[in-house]
Amino acid sequence: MKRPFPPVEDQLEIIARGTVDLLPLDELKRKLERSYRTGRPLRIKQGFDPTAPDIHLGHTVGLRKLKQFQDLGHQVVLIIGDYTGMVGDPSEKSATRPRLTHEEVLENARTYEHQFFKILDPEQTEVRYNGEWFSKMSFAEVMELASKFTVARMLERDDFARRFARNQPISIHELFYPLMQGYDSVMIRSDVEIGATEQKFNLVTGRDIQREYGQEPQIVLTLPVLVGIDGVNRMSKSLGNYIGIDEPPEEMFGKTMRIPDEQIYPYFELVTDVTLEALRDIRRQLQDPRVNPRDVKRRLAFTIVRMYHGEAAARRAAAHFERVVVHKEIPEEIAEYPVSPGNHRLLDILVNAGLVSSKSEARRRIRQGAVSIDGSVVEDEFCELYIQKPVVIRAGKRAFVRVVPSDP
RNA sequence: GGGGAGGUAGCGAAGCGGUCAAACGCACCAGACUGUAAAUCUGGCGGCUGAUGCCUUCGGAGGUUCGAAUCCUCCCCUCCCCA
Repeated sequence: MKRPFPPVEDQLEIIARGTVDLLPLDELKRKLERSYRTGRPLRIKQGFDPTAPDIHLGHTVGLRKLKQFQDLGHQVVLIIGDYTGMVGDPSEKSATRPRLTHEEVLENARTYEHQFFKILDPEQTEVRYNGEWFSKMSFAEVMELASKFTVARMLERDDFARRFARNQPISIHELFYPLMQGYDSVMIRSDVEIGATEQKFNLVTGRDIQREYGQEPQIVLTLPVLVGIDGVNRMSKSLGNYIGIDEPPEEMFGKTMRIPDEQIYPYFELVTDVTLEALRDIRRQLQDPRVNPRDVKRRLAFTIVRMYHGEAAARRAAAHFERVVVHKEIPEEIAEYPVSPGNHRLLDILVNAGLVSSKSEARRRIRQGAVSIDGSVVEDEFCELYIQKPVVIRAGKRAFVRVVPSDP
């Protein structure tokens, strides 16, 4: 943080790239100028609810923006919402979320930190749990915080308004969520808070809360919401349409290849670090009817895997995809499942080796022709296998196991 | 506090004494097709069970009945109107 900041105009250009809202712009300019003059970095905040233990590509949109701030010399403050997580952000939700216990939240939070530092520089990152202040708050202080906002303003928020109009329940504690998030900003003296566009209300509320507590309001920076691999909903763990940054390379590659073609460009733009020229080139290719979008998508998948697992893993993942998905061959590396030599029912092997979730499921797959042994499809759902040498069993697109005889 | 409407599988939503493991849609899984994907088509979608069948599910606990998601009682939860 000793190194000088780049000129304000240059900083602004980088900060503005890919953002949806950046407001108020003139206040940001003033903050940057002051920081430039005094040599004091801005404090850039983003909060995470540890409601699910995996950081996915959707989160990286914000994390990557934070990294850009770090590269400019600013200080990042990550808030782990161990308290707000117990409330559950009502944003974009049509219903009250189930509340997690504090233990569950802390458990999830622990898995976060190493994932953050796959993107961020730990030296310029401060990680804070908001339980640090909320657990000590007295009821009088809670009342004071609550007195600084009105019900009417809270109900302006479109998701609350919608739920209210549809006669769906809204619990009082949910109304506290924006207040708590704003209070976080007060406690860490945030200069800029970043979040997805759906966070805008919360971020703006933070400004008001800060002002109420006598602080200079933070700048609000919003980023586009990344669509999940279903191509429809925002990427989220609970919708199951996510690509986690801790996932194995093959998985990451395969999931990326499953996104709809229309999402190729947004993904390049939001979750990779390709240059602006490269982006332009990608856009051109996607419009060119002679170019197979699959190849562009393959490049995307490769780029993403390389970011989190390195070049070699990306190559392996690409080869694996080519082999297993395109050519429908057996993968090079297959998990082994040892059994005692002799007779075994196929159903038992499928279940015990973890290829399917239940025997009923195993029967279904066999009936539907999804199960094969060494490449030949099984038709008899009750067939028995005499295991004396290794055989490869496949039970659907992505489930393989090599059954090997082994002495007990 | 009073009156009314509701709580059904991951979600939405039918059913209102047997033919209900529960229509239909979405999501999901498998297969076909393909340029990866999407779209489309076919099948599946509680568990156990070698056709048969059995067991656990319709907010919770009891009860009536040969038989209950469907009727009764109490309890929990949500919404609306009135106060």
